[in-house]
Amino acid sequence: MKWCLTARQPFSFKSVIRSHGWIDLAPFHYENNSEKIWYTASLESEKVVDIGLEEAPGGVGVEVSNPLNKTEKAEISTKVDWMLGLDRDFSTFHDLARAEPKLKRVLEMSAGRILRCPMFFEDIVKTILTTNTQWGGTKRMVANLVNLYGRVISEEDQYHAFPSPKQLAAVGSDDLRSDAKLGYRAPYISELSHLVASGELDVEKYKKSNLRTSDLRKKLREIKGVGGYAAANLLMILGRYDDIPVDSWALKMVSHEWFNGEPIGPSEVEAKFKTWGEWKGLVFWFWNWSFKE
DNA sequence: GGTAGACCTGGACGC
DNA sequence: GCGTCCAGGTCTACC
Repeated sequence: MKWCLTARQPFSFKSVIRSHGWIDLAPFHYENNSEKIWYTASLESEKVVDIGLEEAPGGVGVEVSNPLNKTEKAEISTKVDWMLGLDRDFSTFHDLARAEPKLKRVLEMSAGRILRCPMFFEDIVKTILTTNTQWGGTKRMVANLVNLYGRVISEEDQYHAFPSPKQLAAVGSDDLRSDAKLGYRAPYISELSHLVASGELDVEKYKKSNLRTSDLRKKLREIKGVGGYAAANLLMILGRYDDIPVDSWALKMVSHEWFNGEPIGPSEVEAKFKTWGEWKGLVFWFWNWSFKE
């Protein structure tokens, strides 16, 4: 089954999926040299489907091999809409970028949208798994969670969906540590899963929250394992760009851009982007850095 | 509010 | 092959 979803223009499918590293984390998967990506999703009906996504005139083409009823098709469309931010308006950001040579590629790439997971719970888990480890470690931990605990499309299929809060809550902290190799992060993921599965914490409501960014930041920081960097990253995913996710890479880039490679702290990063106001997170994200690793 | 140390793993390096 | 060191954010205890 194939259909198309329209995006607010300008829109570049390639730009969204390459906006950060999420595309390399399961259950996203793709073949090298292919313009098409896949995401293995678990639907509310507990059916597991592989969703194919590719550039299409005016938006994105969606493909699912399984037969779908009307409700399932609508659910997939809603998920894809959120994942790619199809209706988001970046005209103000693009106007700002027009006046800054270091943001030239923002206009060339129609950049601004950031790839996200269908459930914010998944984005939170993945963000916690990016902390205090290298990218290879993050990929390994996420793959372990998906392959060990996620539902499969069929017994013969190699692709699993991301496990639900209920599934992860049932695993237990010790197994997350020993089997999924999450290390000290295991109790954080376990606690979050329990809170969400029991209904005590509804993280999905943050997607459409009217809270001020400072209050939303406070809520995110209440989640164990979410510190300053992780909260800023999650705010970016929620479409709030007032914060900069300052990690070691950010310190290195800013240091080489303006401080001759001298050691700096988060306050220097903040100061350099302060003038960009509510867009500074995106400005930082898409800045054309002079220093190349 | 600021700071130090612990947390865990994989990779790099020296022997 | 083995041992040691280091990088990577967050939490907690302490000042």
